[in-house]
Amino acid sequence: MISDPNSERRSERARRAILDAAFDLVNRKGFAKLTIEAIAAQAGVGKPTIYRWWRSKGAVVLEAMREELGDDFRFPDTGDIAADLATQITAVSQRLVTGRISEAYKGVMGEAQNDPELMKAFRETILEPSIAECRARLESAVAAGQLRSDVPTDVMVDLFYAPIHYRHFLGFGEDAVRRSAELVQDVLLGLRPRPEAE
Amino acid sequence: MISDPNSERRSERARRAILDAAFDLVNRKGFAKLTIEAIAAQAGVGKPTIYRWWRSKGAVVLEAMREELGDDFRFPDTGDIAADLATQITAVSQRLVTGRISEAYKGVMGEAQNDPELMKAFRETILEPSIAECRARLESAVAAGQLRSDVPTDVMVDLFYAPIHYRHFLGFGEDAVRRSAELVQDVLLGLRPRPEAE
Amino acid sequence: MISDPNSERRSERARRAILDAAFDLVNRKGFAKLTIEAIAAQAGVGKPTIYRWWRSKGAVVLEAMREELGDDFRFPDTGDIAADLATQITAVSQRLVTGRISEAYKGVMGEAQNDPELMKAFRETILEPSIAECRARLESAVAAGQLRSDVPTDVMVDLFYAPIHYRHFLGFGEDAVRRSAELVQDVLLGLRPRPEAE
Amino acid sequence: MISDPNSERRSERARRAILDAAFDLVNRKGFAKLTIEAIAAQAGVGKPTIYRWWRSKGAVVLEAMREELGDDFRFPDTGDIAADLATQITAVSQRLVTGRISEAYKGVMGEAQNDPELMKAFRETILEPSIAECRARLESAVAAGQLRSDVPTDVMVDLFYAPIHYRHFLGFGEDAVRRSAELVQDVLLGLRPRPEAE
DNA sequence: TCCTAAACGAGACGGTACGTCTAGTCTTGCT
DNA sequence: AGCAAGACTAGACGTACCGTCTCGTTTAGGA
Repeated sequence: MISDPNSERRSERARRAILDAAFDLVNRKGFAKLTIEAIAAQAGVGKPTIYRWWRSKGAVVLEAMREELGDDFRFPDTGDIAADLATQITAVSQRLVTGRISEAYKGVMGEAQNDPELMKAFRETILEPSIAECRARLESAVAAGQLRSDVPTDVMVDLFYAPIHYRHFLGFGEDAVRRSAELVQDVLLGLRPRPEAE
Repeated sequence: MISDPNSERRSERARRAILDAAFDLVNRKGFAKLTIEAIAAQAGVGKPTIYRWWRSKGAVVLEAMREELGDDFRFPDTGDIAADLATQITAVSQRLVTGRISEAYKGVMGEAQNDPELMKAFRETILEPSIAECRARLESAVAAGQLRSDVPTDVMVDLFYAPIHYRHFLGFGEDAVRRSAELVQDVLLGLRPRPEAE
Repeated sequence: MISDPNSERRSERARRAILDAAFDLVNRKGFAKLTIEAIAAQAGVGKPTIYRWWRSKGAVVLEAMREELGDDFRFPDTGDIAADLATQITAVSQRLVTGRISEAYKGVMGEAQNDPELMKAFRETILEPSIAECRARLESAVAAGQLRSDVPTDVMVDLFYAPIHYRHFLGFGEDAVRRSAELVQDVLLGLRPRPEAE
Repeated sequence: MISDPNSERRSERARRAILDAAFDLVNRKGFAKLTIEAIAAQAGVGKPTIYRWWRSKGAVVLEAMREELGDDFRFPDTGDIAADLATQITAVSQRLVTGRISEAYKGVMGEAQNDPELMKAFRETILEPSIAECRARLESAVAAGQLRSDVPTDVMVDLFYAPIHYRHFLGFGEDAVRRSAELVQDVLLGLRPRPEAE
């Protein structure tokens, strides 16, 4: 009769040690060579303690990444949507390819391709909040007449974010990913309000 | 004096049996639960025969996928670049989300995130030929005055293909992936020649 | 910090299952066809559990044999050394050629020829206790004037036990081994006190 | 319809290379780590050539040993049976524990414990010729009145040879084996003709 | 002297078992 | 009671050899 461990008895010390160990190891060894045993050993924790609170190493790393990332998905708003998009995409590309998060991200996303639950968790905790921020900014740009109003903002989000993730996942290399922000301008051209659409 | 086994002695029978078994198993069990032992067993082949010719299960599945795909990456050419892009993106989305290849593709790409050699092999055998075809078509559209000449065609390829892969890899669901062709038109708007840019 | 598994945490259930399976299999399949995998499978135990506690299949079988043998190496003492030796050698020959132990013994001794550690373990746990018992009996026979006092008792032990093992190891066949007890009398003749050694 | 390879077509070059390689390897690596593949590689020979002419690595090593030994099992005959036995046992002990043959012998005998065919071959090619020589010498000693005539000579052979093999196979160490010749005298005492047994 | 059948070298093959690694579960004190 | 520790069952890993089976290529005897 194993109750689920919804307890407040949970040890914060253990939780922190596990996330720190996971994050350290994924950066030093790479996601593929990361093992739950190694996390437990480095965290000074028993394996069951990990399994009690997480489903898989992907879930641990996802949470570690989330904490490392902070919960600030703020989108800049200078009034100039083109500049703000460039700023944001540049920031994201730096996170993905050079930042502390990059190894963990690559690992989690690879794993998530074959683990729907992990994908769901990723979307809920990271992707969707970030998309929501972007949409809000795009809405305000539409309202300001800087973007077409006949294209749904969630489609616009896809168009702006797609190239950077595409290049990242399909192995285009760090330079290409970093230069993704340049593409924003070409996409924007198609999303500007039609000059004199009669 | 251990030579690599580059021999003409290789058994075509074994090769076929392995690729067939791998492809069957990846579809029935999923990539994550696929094991080299199971491939060997189903193919009626010894494990060393697999390790002799492939580095990992990812490499086997990649090759199986490649064979299943055929080597035809032809891009349609009706003269109307918008229609051709829509046709092609639709075809790709069907391959990725509903086709025989979809499970294998997801598995290989997930694996490749953490296996640079596999990523390299994927790019060389599948991605780059397909990109080359697309670029050739775009060049002819540029020449025909249907597209801007001041945006490199390889950047255009990225813009057109990015949304579909972005939605696929970030878990947007089958419907979203399938509707990616619709985005082509919005991207195209930004890539049309400037009306009469003075 | 990998400690050797010297723990009291060891599962007695697993230990018994492994020894029982090993003993059963060595008798049914023969030592040469015995595998650690088969022992693990029949014992319902993981292979690492075996490797954690034993160095080789020889070591497992040695321990199984030891347990089967019991730790009673008692030597009979009726006061008549000739009779006692005959009794004991007969008993040993029955153990070696017809007893439950015979297959295991042959296997372990064959293996031990090429595995000094196994040989050492065999000598310490089985051979030396048994020799010690024999020597003690011979000492008392010397004291009783039934044997020469100028031949070291450990040499006598060798002389009495040698023929049976010699015949066993050099493949003289079951009958010859069983009749080894008869040779005791001829050896004894040389070890009786000299009649009129002046 | 596979004919056995009873041919005179056999390559003497290959045979020699195999036996030499086997003998070299068994001495350098030990019998346990000897493999047929390694023999084939070192001999510059295909594996099937070995399997065509021998059943197992034990059989190869046995033959290599036999050749190394030469076919001279002569027993010395000075007229003094005690001296001759001591000479012979000393010679055998040197062969077993220090000679070129020792590693091969230990390996073959260990293997033979679990391989009756190998044991049979060993007995026929090495043991029995050697025993026959010894018996012949003992017969002449009996005829000369140096040994009792009421003990069968094959039993005597066992008594003389047993200690050395016993010590060798049961791991008594090189010194003990080498000193086995000393025991001959004690055994002899029991086999001398009874002074005047009325 | 050539022919031809075999033995030969080479090495890929289907297999088996190896010994290791990691997963995920269960057990045993300790705090 | 939850924890650390770690032994447990389970099973895949990648490797080493096994013994068999083609392949051409010598090579040696009989025609």
